[in-house]
Amino acid sequence: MPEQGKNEIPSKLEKLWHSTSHVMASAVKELFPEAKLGIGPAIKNGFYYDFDVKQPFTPSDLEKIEKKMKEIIARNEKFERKEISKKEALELFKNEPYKLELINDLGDEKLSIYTHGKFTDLCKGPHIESTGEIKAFKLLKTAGAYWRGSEKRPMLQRIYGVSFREPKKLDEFLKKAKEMEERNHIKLGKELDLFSVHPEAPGFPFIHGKGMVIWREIEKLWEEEHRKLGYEIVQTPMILKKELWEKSGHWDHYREHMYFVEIDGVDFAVKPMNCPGGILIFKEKRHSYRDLPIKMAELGTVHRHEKSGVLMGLFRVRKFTQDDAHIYCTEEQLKEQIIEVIELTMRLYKKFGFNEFKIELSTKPEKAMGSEEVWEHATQALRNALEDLKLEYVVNEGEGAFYGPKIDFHIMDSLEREWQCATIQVDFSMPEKFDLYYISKEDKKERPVMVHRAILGSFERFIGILIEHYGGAFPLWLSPVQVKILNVADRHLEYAKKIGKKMAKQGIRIELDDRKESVGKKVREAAKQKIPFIVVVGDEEEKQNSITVRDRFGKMEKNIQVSAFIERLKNSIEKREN
RNA sequence: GCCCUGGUAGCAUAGCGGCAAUGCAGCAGACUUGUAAUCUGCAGAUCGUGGGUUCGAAUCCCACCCAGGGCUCCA
Repeated sequence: MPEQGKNEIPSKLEKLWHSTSHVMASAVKELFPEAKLGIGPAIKNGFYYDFDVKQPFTPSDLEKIEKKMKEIIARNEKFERKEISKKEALELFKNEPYKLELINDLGDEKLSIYTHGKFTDLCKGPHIESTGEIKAFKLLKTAGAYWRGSEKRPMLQRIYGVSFREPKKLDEFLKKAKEMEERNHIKLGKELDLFSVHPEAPGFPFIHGKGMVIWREIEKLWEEEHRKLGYEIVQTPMILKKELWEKSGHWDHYREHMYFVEIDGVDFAVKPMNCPGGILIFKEKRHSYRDLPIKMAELGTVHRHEKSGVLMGLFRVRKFTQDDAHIYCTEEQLKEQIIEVIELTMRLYKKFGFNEFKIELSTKPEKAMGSEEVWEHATQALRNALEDLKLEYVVNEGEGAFYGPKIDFHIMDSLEREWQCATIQVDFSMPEKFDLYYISKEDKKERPVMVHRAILGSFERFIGILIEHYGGAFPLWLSPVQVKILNVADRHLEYAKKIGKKMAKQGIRIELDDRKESVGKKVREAAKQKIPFIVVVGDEEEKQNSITVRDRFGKMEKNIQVSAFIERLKNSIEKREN
């Protein structure tokens, strides 16, 4: 199912989708007259409509609704707009409690209604001319959804659907949805033996050997890039005393997401964030202005209690490892530090074939700490950094954290889905709370600016994104198994082992399939594992002291020299080619 | 947390009141194989957990656990 993100709706289809939702509502009303109407907007990938019904819709209900909708479309009913007063609206929708609530919330201005056939809905429009414009549609799924998204309000039954002006487009849409299903990281994670989840630890995934290969490769790249920029890499404890969390403010504001333990009658908390620990390292010494900026990175494993219903594979978990770093610098250094982080972010993303980003700058919210002036300066530094780099970005006014402005990065994967990963946040709060300072040129105590930043976000989630982005076919440098060696018959086993050893010695990750199975079967299984190269050795290769290589796309190269092949692989791995 | 759907052998599924089934994987044997499934046989399951209804429950009911899809992209 294409992801329901908060993207803009393709404007060409918005009207059609919205109108289809009206058609669906009219079909539901015909079939279930007692259903009360919620709302029915167009969304990123289609539309939905919420209904209050006694019995949730079943799949066979959806079929009936689809059938009814086809009749309505065949009748080619016109959509007609009419403006009415609030009083008229209240009368017209007197049996629709949710509509009444909306009407009352909309103030005293004129309201508009749309009618097709016998069905009328409160709606600002616009709509298509008539129902016949809907050439293809499908109801996709049902789901419970709270009225106005509030857990305190009634749970309505939502039906999602999609529609198009050409039947061909619907086929394409369904094909893409299937492709996404195929790439689902939970499915691939199981098939490729990358990770697993167990009832014994809900929300805490187990990373298998093959998954850890990917993890470690990312970690190596991450460390290299950070060392180059002069980051020090630290590690802070997993469990820290409750007092620390009281001081940091997490106790007041984040408690319900934290895990606690009592040891010898003393309360400890499992860290949900790395910053307080990092700050203790900063405070260990006096710092001169000459030491700044101080850049401290940590692959910090954090635990956060998430509601059971939101957990999902590697995407939403209760334990994850952040590629965290904290930068302590002066206000003057802020801009160049931000530029450095942005450049690092883009450099890292490109290694994984993410070449398109969306950048968002979030500014001061209503409830915020720190003076107007400090905010202005920091926000300007972020803005200038983006502009110096000639990057396009959107501004989310008032969407920043209470403790400072931030920049977020969204990456676009191979299926054009967006993922928020990197975040760069200025923090005025922590330096205050922990009384951080450095000694200035004038021998005075000064507050440093603190920047929190994560680039990949969480290793778990990032690996999940990579699995879907590559569809499990990782580039050579990330592949858990880079070469699978197959011997044709038993008599080639010794030679196969010799070749394998030679490759392994050079750091190539190999596996040998020495089962007494047909070559066809061994190839099939290696191919299903999406292994980049399959090496086959038989009589011919042994005679020539060579190998035959088949790549992931089925391209075969006969009788090539082992050493030449190893060189080629090493070259690609070193460059981390995509 | 709430709503919906689901949980049957290592994996994928069928069965939906009356003997738990099929494919893959596993094991044993035969075949010694040349680029996406060689053949035969064997073994493997307290049907998520606990309770209830029934002569009889994988199947119906209740509770719980776990997973997946959703839970203001506002008339």
